[in-house]
Amino acid sequence: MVHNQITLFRVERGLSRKDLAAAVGVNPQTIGFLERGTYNPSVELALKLAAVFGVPVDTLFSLNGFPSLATQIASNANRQKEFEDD
Amino acid sequence: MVHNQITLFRVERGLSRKDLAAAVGVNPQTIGFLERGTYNPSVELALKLAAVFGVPVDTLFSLNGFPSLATQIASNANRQKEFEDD
DNA sequence: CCATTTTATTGTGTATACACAACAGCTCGA
DNA sequence: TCGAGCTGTTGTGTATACACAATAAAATGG
Repeated sequence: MVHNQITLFRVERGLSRKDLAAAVGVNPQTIGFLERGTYNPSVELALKLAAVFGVPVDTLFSLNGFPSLATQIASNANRQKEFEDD
Repeated sequence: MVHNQITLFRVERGLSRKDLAAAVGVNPQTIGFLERGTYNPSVELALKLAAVFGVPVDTLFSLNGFPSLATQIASNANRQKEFEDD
């Protein structure tokens, strides 16, 4: 079983399923099936979705599930200083 | 069309297709089809393959193809100092 | 309150990702 | 030289990821 955070990223961007579907070239229902975990998408579709949100595929999809948003954000905050080198 | 570097990572690890297939739970022929680009794998299989090699999915699969190994390694060398913070 | 949008579900059809089997060519070590 | 392992291909079968249509429920905004 593969978990994903599509709904999270889509809602944060203020996109409807129809919007996201258009952005990656699939039907709106397909997005629904993906978000509910009914479909295990192709890596091509996964790459397109990740590209829309500007994140790596591994940020959108995971084999083991994702920790809470709070945990994800907090743990990432510990790496903030690395970005300051850019 | 989705490009991948499966052959590159597999050969570098000294794995046969049979070995890699066993590691991710598919048939050896499936690995062959993936390496030749005949199959567009599921994101679940992509995640398993990436996990075997210890790299992100985006390192193994790409929508736009990969630059030469020389380019990949050289451009990564420019980021070496970021790792020294760990 | 009504109208529009968004979402959920169900159905049908098609393309393809897989499994599995078979075989042929290649490489390499004994 | 032979045999074993790796690879490439071809074929058949099945499950499922998609497209598309229809409908209904829910949410949202006027």
